[in-house]
Amino acid sequence: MVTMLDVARCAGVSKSTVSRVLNGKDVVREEVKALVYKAIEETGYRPNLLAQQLATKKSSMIGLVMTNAVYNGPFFSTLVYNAAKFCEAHNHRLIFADGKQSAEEEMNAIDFLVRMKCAGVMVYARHIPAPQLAKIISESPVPIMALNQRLSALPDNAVFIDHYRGSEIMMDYLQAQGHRRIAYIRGNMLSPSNTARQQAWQDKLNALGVKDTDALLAQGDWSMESGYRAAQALFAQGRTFSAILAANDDMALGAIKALKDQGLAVPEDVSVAGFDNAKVGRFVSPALTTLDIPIEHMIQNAVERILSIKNDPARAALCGTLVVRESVGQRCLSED
Amino acid sequence: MVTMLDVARCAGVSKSTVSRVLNGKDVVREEVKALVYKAIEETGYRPNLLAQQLATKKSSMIGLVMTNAVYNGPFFSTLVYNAAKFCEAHNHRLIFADGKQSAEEEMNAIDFLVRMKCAGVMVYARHIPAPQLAKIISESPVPIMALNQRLSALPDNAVFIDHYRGSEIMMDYLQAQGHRRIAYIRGNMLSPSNTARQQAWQDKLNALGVKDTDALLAQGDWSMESGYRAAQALFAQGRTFSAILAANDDMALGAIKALKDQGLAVPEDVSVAGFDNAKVGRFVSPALTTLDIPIEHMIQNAVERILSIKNDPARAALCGTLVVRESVGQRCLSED
DNA sequence: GTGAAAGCGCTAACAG
DNA sequence: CTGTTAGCGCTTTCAC
Repeated sequence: MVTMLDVARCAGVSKSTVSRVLNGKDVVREEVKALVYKAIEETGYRPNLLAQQLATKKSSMIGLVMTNAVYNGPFFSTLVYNAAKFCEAHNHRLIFADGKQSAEEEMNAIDFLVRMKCAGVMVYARHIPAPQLAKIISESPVPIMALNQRLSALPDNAVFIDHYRGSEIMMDYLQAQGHRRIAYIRGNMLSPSNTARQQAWQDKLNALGVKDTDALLAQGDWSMESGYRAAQALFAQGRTFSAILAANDDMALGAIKALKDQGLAVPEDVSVAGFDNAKVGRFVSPALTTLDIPIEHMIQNAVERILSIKNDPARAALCGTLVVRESVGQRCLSED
Repeated sequence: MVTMLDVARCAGVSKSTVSRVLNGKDVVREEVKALVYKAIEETGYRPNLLAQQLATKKSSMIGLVMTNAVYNGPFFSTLVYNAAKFCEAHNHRLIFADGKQSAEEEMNAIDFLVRMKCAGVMVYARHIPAPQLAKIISESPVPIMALNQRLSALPDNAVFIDHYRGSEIMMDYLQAQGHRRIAYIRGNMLSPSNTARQQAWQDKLNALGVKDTDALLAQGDWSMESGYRAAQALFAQGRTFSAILAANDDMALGAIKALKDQGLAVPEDVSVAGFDNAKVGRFVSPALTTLDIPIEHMIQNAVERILSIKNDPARAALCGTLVVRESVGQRCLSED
């Protein structure tokens, strides 16, 4: 392991001088500079970032905690992709810790990142209850941003998308196509995204005067497989709906498959819609009608807030935009 | 920032004692231990990992470099998921650096990870040429494993899958179903996966005596969109094939869409197959016939090799297993 | 301009 | 069992 001292000796100068030419802060004579560069070359020296960060007390890393339950689905890659992109755009590195399957492990992951002296941490929490997360954030020496959830106690430490409004948009569209009895396949509990979407569905149905909404609700866990089974469960209770809204595209895809296996046509017999605007939605038949979620914008916000680059004054949450494709059809009223 | 010294003072002991109770290595009197724990509690002390790693010269991080071109597709999430899993299984953390779009950036990412003193680094290289990567690896102070590529110069620093053999398996299957003129949609250049798969396709076609194979080759870039366009390009030259083999599932999905848009039925008119065993393949219609790739095993190997946990003596590469679903159909010889 | 020395927060001998 | 003393590799005053 060649250190700065080795370089200094090799160049016949002091450690500080090497440090200076490396950081370009102070002025160093050109010929000495050359000497140092030559020594660096010869020794194959590479600065130790741990030591550097310890000495400067500043870090160029931003941490991301994500539960592996989220690893599937388009959300994950889009999120990581954008997180890395915006970090690097501001000369930071994304470092990633697995939140695994429990609140405790999520907290360990946060702790690791904080103790690694990250400049900030983004947390896509799946298990830590919001109040506890708020507590962790408020006690943290570095900025922590909660992703995709509201934090009423700490509104500035959370970036989120208005999933309630997004779901309303989708419900409005479905209704505009003539659908009234709309089934809903929910995601996992603990998910703020699902909670909001489901609530909007419920409220819309209530407003429409649809009764027995329980019979229109099925449980999924975000996976395609679960969407498939949820749709089957819906049949089991008799098909009393003309459309299915799934809490994400993966489950919508699963539901469509179940419908087809049942000999039903989409959207002729049953319409299906999802959320996320997964890439694959364009390439399946029928192409999936969905809601595009502005993840990129959310992440950008989180990163820039961590680095105090902008304190987005308008805290207006985005809600996504409707992507109309083929999986939702018109339903004539005479069908009633 | 509360340090170990603060804790020591608060507990009325020395720094080393605090260090001892924290690391549990040496023996400390129970009552002193209690004192220290109390002080830690009171001060809210959290050990600084940078300092710790600097002092011990050992790290519990394993780095992963991945180019963001790979971010899409099932490969990415599966790979990251498993990398994190196996790292944590051996008490290490996965840290991730973006290789972005060029060889230089990939090298920077490796450099960052090495200088962060990771215990080892895994590189899914997209741009660094193999010889150069081998050079980097051989000069590195920490173990570096190349993912998904052969390194003839450094066979022990690469884990890979036998994509040639995998492609052969798929071609054999296609032929067994009666297909002879099989088109191929290739992935990006620079990809060892594609190179091997394409070569097997070429060789099998040659062995079959199929001439003008150029007319059966279309260029994609791994994305669904590109698969769509590639299939269109194939038509443009006249449809002289009965099956399309795509270098991954995403492109296969795109191709199927293009076929359908052209009024063609899959697999009745044209059969389609891919590679990767993407989750969605089960849920589309027709369900996609594909090759399941043992990514998990590959990553496990990489991680365990980095940690010298096992030096897998049998360096036999896995090649994946065929997953027969619906997108490939029988072709009767009379069609000739 | 450049070097010496102190210090970042921690661990690891070495005494006692 | 516990405190003292050196470092780990780098940055950063402060003199010269």
